[in-house]
Amino acid sequence: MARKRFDDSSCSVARALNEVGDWWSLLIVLQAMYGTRRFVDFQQELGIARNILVDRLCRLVDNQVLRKVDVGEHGSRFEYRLTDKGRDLFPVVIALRQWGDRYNPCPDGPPLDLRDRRTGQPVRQLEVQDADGNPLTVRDVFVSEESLDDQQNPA
Amino acid sequence: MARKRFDDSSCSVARALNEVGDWWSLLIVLQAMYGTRRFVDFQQELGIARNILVDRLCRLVDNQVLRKVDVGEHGSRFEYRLTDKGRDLFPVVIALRQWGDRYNPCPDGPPLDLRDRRTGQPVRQLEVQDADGNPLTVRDVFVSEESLDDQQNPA
DNA sequence: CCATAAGGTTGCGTTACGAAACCATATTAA
DNA sequence: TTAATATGGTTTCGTAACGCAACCTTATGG
Repeated sequence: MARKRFDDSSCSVARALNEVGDWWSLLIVLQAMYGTRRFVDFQQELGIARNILVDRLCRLVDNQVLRKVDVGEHGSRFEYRLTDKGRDLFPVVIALRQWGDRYNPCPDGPPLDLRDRRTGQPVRQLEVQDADGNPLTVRDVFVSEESLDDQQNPA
Repeated sequence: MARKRFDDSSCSVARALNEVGDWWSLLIVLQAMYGTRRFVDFQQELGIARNILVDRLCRLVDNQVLRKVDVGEHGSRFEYRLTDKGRDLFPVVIALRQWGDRYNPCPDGPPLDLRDRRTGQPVRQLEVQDADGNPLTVRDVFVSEESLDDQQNPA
């Protein structure tokens, strides 16, 4: 009856989804990338229930996506900051954003555009590339046979 | 009381997660990328409950990530195939896979390695790049102020 | 000494998920 | 012609997760 989990799945996508594959975790990470650090700010900016937020923050801390820092200043006591592991979700978030912008454009107003702080230029469209930098589609890739065997039963 | 949904959120990440942000959808898309097309095959390869699979396949079809094709051949009657929209989740899946491989390496055996069908070379590590192809981190980007305003309340 | 804020915890009702059983249609096998 | 089997579901039911609101505890501020 327990919700299926994939901790020990041989599929790295399944293992990744096990950590950030629920409704809220990636949005929390996204907010953290925007600079949000405090409990109340996550709660208000995301509109998430407090008990769920507690649960998600703990899990993200357990999984070392965030770390909880004790800052003993005026009422505000803790901050949740991205770790390197959390920051490395950047491509995942960007890939989702670009896909969302392309296929579910915002009904009102233009899509949020990310720009390079240094040059002011927009961020390039993410693409899967071969060793020489040429774009690859799903059909252009294959999986080496021996690793594919392990892959057939993620659950 | 209803699970929160983000259909009309101004955040494209939230809208994307609304379509593929649950435990199963991305894994179904991944299986489809491996070539799986039939109901029973999804069911057996993923180990997903049948009623949940029905629900997810319908939602993915509704969202035009998959399309349901009637192939009237021996018992097997329908196929679920990726649309262009579905195939364009490739970077998302690859980003998740690379993140999973990096931070949660498979306990037994090497990570599944994807290779370019043409050259046999491994797929390059995904990265967010500026207009000139230089890598960008979270700290290197900013959001134009006007679009950021809409972004603050995804829920 | 009271108000306010941060960061939770608890209780409760609703919804989603998972497992197994059941079902309808179509093909094959005897 | 009947039985077995496969596909693609639907139904039932128990458990787990979610959402909301109320409450609690430990600061700080006035």
